[in-house]
Amino acid sequence: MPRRVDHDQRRAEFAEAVWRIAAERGLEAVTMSTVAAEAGTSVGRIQHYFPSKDDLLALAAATLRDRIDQRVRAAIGGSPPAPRGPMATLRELLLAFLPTDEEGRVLARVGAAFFTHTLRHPESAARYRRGHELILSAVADHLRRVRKPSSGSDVEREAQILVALVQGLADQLLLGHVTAEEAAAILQYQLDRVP
Amino acid sequence: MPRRVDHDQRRAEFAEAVWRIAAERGLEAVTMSTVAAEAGTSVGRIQHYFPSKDDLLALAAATLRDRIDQRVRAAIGGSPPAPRGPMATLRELLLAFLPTDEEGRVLARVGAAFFTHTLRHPESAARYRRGHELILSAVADHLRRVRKPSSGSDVEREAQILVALVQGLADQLLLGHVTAEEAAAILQYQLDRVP
DNA sequence: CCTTTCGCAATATGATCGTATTGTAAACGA
DNA sequence: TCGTTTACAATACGATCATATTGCGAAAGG
Repeated sequence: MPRRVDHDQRRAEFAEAVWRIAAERGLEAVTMSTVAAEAGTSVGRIQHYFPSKDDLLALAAATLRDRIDQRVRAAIGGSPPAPRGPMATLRELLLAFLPTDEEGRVLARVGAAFFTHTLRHPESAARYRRGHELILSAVADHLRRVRKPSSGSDVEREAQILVALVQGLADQLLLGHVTAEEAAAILQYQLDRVP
Repeated sequence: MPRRVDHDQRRAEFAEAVWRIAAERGLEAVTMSTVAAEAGTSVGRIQHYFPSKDDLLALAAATLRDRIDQRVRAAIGGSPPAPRGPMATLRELLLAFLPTDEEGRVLARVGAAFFTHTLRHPESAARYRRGHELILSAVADHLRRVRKPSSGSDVEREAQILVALVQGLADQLLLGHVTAEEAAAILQYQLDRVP
């Protein structure tokens, strides 16, 4: 045999190439040859690690979910171990879904690319459903630490509003309808009346 | 010459066929032959009315903007000439953006299909930007009739929140993350605290 | 009437797609 | 060392894409 190779790592490399193309030129520009060119190798090598293009796209989609998860976790955990107040943490959690930095923009563009694809594949929509529920419950948990007790507000509804608001703002950011600063200010306005 | 034909009407027919395919199977399923099959004619006939596929897609995209405009106008104007209160009108205006009925779902699915396309064509994004501003000012106008005067609330911010919220809810509806009733209830919750 | 022009269909063309097949160098087990 | 297995490259293949070309019946104008 030739040198043994870490298959998972190789697969991840190709998934990365898919990402770069999908973010810049959309999913429709993701072909075997463009991925091979982006990864600097041959189509045959991709075929050696993925039985079909669909498997390659499936890994790229799974990577998307992982990356979003990491981004959210980093926002909550706080890379500087600064223990902030619960309201600041909640704000960071919600800001993590806005494509304000380059990483966020890539995530959002790839997410948008997979959005319509998901509409026609309900079985893969189930995976995103789970992620959506996790997000909702995380926001609700943080909300509970923020709002004044005995306030008549419905935490679940507040969480649903905040999550939908952030997703709508993400779309507007991608389209350039608002700036990152405006989006953050809009979110802040809604957060200010939460209690 | 053979019988003279209304070119605009013919073009509209093909754009309709594009719509049906895009809504059911996505933009990537829109090809010259699928459109011809959907319209029940030949590829040659489409070519006779559109110099290229891009022109066909451009008309379909323009039709999207027109249809959204009509839908919003109908929601505000009220097909039953019932003169409702300003709050009911505002709610109808915002509900018009939610894909709760079949027409709305088609609009939203086609809109999603064109979304990523727009991300890579900034010159066409400008057209949607104008529509977004019109929506914002319409919501702000209706808000001004609803809120108590002398309230300290920022109407522009309120409008931005409501529009982003509705767009986020539209995404969630398409993905099946919420039902139409839940989305309406979430919107209502936010409307209830506007004054 | 008859020539021109429009409306449309059929087919040709070349590019590109995903995938299957084949070839080959490298390195391990026997 | 020799055959088998792994990692890849190269290329072949058939389908499908957008578009160009060609042909032809119908009808309006001279």
